[in-house]
Amino acid sequence: MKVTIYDVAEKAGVSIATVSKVINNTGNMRESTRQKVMRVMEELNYYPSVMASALTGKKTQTLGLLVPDISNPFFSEMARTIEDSAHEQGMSVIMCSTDEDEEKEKKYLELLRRKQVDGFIIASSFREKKLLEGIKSAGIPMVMLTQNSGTLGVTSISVDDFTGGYEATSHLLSLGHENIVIITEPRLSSKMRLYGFREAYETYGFSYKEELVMETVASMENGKQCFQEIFQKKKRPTAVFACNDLIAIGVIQGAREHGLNIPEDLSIVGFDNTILATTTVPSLTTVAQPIKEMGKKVVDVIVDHIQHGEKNAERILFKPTLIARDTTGKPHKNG
Amino acid sequence: MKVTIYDVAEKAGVSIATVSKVINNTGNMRESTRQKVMRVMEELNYYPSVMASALTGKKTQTLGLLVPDISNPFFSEMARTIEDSAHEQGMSVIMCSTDEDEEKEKKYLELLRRKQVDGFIIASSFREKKLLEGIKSAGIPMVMLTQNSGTLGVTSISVDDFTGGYEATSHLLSLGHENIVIITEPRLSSKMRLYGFREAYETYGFSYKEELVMETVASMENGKQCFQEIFQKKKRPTAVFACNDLIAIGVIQGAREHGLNIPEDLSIVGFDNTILATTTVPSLTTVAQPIKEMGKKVVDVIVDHIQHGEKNAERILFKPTLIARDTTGKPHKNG
DNA sequence: TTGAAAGCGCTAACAC
DNA sequence: GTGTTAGCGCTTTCAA
Repeated sequence: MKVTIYDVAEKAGVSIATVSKVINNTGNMRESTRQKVMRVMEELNYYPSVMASALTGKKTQTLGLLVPDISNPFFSEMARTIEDSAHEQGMSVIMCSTDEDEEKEKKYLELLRRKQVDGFIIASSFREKKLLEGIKSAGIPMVMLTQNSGTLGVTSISVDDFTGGYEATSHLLSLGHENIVIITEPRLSSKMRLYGFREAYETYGFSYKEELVMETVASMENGKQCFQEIFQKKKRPTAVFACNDLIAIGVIQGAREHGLNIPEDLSIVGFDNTILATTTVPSLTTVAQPIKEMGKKVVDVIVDHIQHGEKNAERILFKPTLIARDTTGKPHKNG
Repeated sequence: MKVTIYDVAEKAGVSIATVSKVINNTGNMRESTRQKVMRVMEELNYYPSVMASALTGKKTQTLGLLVPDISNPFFSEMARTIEDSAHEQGMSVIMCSTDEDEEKEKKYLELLRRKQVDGFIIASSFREKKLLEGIKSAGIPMVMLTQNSGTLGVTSISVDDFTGGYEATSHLLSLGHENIVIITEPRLSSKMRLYGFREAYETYGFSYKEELVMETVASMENGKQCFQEIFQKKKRPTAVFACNDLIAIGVIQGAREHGLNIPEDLSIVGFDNTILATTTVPSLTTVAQPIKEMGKKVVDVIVDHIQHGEKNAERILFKPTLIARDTTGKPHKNG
């Protein structure tokens, strides 16, 4: 049925050890033997089993990627670069969308562990850090993406969220907005962005108030709903800073449905700079994360850990870039 | 180091066979033994190795998914539902973005084969059908997604592209457009949509001409470029039917940059109904594919093949739905 | 330069 | 009800 190393060995008239050597390019042998074996492998359409070789202590050449939602453009764009970089190293990636749900996080982590992935890329939140500790103490390489690892002590790759939040906010403040709402997500990165928001607010001499902060899970629908709330506030804000593009887009849609003009009646800043930011009209002012570089870096790091063992945990921060487009402007005098 | 079935057996004071039985819920045994083994597995943090069990003839519980580009919202939305359905069945999915590149298709197919995935979901084009024949003749389950399998004889899941193309086009024709350009992709699905386009064109009594057809690879950038070409045509078309949303959005952007009003100066219809269709302004008239149902169906089918063997190849067509939004309207008299 | 054989972690008869 | 054992397909000493 399935062709194995034995079939190849037999047909080539050598031992399986020899075949194994040509597969892995190890040991020495007569060039003619190597050629012959190669030829037979071709003829027989032989594909060495990764399973079997993994069982003997080799790697599975597989990475586990846990993201909140692969259909969120931010993560799908990230996944794409991760996938490409991984494939360059001969590794494939198993994707898992957790919805930031603790049950799923646990389940997928276990599943991937049973599949002996060589390493984990964690972009989901894992409020329950114990789950991650298990894999850390098992010595399986792991790196955090778009968030730092807190007390866990593994290397993390993210954008400088504090600065990103600061820049988004001061862009708005410098345009003259004084009543800005921030919509956060229940993630660590949002927390840092919120601190940046606060810092900017106070730097500009305004007093930061709790009531400026809203929280929701990333989706367009939820963004729309946030707009509703904002719309009903007594003292209506003139600007909103959404912690990601998806939410920002939802706010825009909500605003349009209520007949507001953007940015005249409401300025909006997003975060991520996904494809959505450029396709919406007016195009979205947002804080760009260097998705491609981050994706590439994260596999470089994990592959390095896999091959050369865990290094000291680093915290790698990428620089966010404010991209001013058309959803931000000066507030109306009577805003 | 790694805890194995032996460690569990030893600590529980039973044989590995017994442990294996509790893992797989097979055979009978005293309830107390089962309990004890379970407890020890917990204590030891034991994760049965999928590798090892796969080696003994069991499945790997892994699906291979080949798409052109996971960062295209159509495919990322599809991937999400596939992933969810697969996880419900205890399977995970390895994603591969081929860019419709033959080299990559070949490489990823081999890699996945070496990893002994239980089945393939093929949404990439595979112009070189020989590649797929290999896996078919190896008896590995496979199903085509968003395209039918041609002479390959495997079951396929797609939308009724012909009808979709027909409806998109007659929507435009019935609005009074007479000079419509279609932008296709180099994929089989586009070919069917083109036939639908042609059929509609002729049904309405107009003569279809080759020069109405453009072809490009799906991306916003390419959509923009197509607009350039359209813009320069002597007899400027009043409408375009793009074979997917990404391209359609590109056309919209191109048109806006040239100061055209949509739909007054140019009507546009897309295909897929991804998130992009709702976030753009004006919102995109497009032909919806039931992404969720298709994704669910495709894993149902593949799982069934894996478990009960290949059935007769079916061709499963889902119904496309034209969603008229704001990028289509009557043509200008002097269009 | 090549091969024999032990072992990776598990499953599935088949004994006891 | 429970254990023994022969593989699964491969890698890797160690001998020859």
